[in-house]
Amino acid sequence: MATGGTSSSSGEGFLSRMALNDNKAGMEGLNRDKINKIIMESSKGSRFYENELKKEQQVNQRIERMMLQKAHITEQQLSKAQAQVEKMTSDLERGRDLSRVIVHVDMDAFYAAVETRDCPDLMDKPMAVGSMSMLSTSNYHARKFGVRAAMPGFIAKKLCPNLVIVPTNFDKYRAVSAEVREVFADYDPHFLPMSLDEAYLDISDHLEQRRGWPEALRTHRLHTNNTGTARVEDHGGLQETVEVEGLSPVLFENSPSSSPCLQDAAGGEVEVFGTCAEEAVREMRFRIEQKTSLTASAGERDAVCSFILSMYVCVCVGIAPNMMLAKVCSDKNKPNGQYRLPSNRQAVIDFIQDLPVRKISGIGKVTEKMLGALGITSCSHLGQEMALLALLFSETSWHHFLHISMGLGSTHIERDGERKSMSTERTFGEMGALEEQFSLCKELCQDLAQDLQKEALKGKTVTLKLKNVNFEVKTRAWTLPCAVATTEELFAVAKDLLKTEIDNVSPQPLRLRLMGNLTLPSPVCLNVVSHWQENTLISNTNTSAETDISMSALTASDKMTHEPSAHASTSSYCSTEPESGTDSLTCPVCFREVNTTELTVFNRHIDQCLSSKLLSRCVLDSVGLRLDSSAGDHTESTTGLLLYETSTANISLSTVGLNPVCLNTCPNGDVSIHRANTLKVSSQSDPHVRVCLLSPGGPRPMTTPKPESRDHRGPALTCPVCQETQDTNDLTLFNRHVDLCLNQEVLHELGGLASVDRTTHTAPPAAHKGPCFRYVLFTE
DNA sequence: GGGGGAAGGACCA
DNA sequence: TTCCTGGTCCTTCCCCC
Repeated sequence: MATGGTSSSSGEGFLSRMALNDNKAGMEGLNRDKINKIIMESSKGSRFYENELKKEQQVNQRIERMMLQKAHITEQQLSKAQAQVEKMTSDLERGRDLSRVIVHVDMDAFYAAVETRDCPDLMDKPMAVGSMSMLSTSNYHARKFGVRAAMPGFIAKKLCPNLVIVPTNFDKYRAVSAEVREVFADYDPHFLPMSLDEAYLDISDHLEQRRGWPEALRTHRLHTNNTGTARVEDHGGLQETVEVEGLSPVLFENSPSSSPCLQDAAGGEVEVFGTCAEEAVREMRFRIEQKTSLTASAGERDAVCSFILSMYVCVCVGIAPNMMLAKVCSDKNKPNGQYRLPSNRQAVIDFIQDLPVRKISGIGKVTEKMLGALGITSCSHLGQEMALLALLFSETSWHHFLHISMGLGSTHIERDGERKSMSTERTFGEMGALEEQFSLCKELCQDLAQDLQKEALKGKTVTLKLKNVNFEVKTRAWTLPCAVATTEELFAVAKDLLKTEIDNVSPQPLRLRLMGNLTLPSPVCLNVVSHWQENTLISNTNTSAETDISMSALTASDKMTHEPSAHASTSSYCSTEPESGTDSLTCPVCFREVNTTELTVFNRHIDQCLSSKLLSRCVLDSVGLRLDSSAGDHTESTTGLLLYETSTANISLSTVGLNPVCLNTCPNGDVSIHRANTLKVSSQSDPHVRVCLLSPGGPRPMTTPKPESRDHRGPALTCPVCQETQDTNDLTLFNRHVDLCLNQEVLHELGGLASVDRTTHTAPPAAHKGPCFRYVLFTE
């Protein structure tokens, strides 16, 4: 076990966390010792190095604590944990899903390839994209010197003095990435992009269709010469042949167009691809090569340019039954190759056996080191030591380890997940002047406000991130009662947080090298951010229950132009604060007075109101449920949705077999659970309380359920809105899904309302007695 | 003791 | 001379009910 500040096990005399990570294509067989020596010599004594040393010591202390804990584990504890692990293993085994064909695509050295396309002179030079401070990627010539992504440029220059560093140009990379994504969409329209150069696809459905395709649909024309040489005519009309063999270690052997070509009727070369997964992927890679090559087909050196790009964009693909394995597989035949792991249990187990834990996405240098201290380096070790891991690590962690050791991963690619946070940060030279710091803080707030407005988001928690000149990072957060988005609102919080930090180190100056600003958006589901028109927050005596909702759904751009400047003062964090003297607020959904001035409470009321209103209006209508008017009776749908309309009722949940957690009620109904499984419904004010019970997993789903692709840890849940079986049995997740679905429903419905004028925000209909509100409903 | 916020950190591309 | 940026998730600590 390593206990000191340096890697005592290796005896190399340097920080192991700073050593070269040569786990990258094109970096095999490097002289690690020599490279590490240069890295250490360049870093030693620097503030960065000192900070890394501190971090390494912290990890070592963590390991020491873990080993101490391990020493106290009894046989009894171990056997109990073993039983728990075995039970979970068999549960997981039962739920193993090998039916999907998941593909992970990774384009190696992507930025470098695009830059080489635009400047062919770089083709035979070691080059990297980034700056003297940090590199984003490097080409294969540079990797031979130990130069890789996430390495500072000045160190890279020491490793490779002839290195050419090209500044990043994300617009260019985005353009090429968009072309690649068009190809992805043909194989899986719901593919999941992870970054500009990486994506997951589920090609199961494509393969099913593909089996019935005629050959013509699987035939693609060859556009460029990919045989090993490129011929190009220069301006003078002299034909020169560019020999490319030996220019790059990437090249030809795994090229997707390496199989024999046929000729079509017009005499052009074509390639016919088969119907299996490997062939579909080979075709996809072929099309990416062809398509990205064409992007360079302008100007005098088009053939060379397109040729270079097709050579340098190395499309590495992994094909496996789940995302975790596909990711590992894409790394298998790098660069520019593909690897398929067969969809059978034994193949998966064999594959995982000797796999180093570090190859798994999610296991980084710290986890690797901690596992290493326990003698665990491969996935099979992981499986053997699960009982111990269950005692030493958190539940989340050891569950993750168990999944890995069994070769399990997600089989459902979820796109468009809800955004959790948004941030912006900047690194700079040492900054100690207060004026500068506050000015930068404001700038960051401006940037963040713009980003938030682009996505029509708001956030409730504002975080200030600071890194001082010693690389120590601090975050300071403040949660507001309501969501904010404007520069002024963000700055009002951020400047206070910054001031506190400045005061804390006073009279010393706060010497910064990074400042960042981050905000956590409020939940998307049915969340209402209220931009009150002036004088609309009035004490309202009208409590009549209006049935229609009068709202104007503003678009993102509408919203930006209607920010309420009156409230955006630095003395007020929140633009929706009620006016003084107001002791109640009027709900814009039910138009009843809510006896609170607490915006959190009020928002919760609105959420509930919308939820129930929508459930009765949108959902029940859309799923064709009838409402039984006789009190106490219920209507059962085939979806597992059960509806009661009653003033008072005691419903035995055991009789109807429902989970009491999944329930929604009308806001004025009082619902309580009696004696574990009896639901009591009553209301003082409303004679028709509607109770909507969402049953986990409809007994008779209306739609054909999707193939079972989830872990078997409980019954499947069917969303009553979209009717789709959800890949979770976690009720929180499920509820979030239902909320999102409902949100879409209401927006859809609002969008279809003829009376809603999105541009002029006309007054509500004359019959409407309630106050006039404007709303922004957050989607996406 | 549980829930939730704050702070820090691991990990990823 | 010089070690990023933006995002997610997890853990730990602490306070409050």
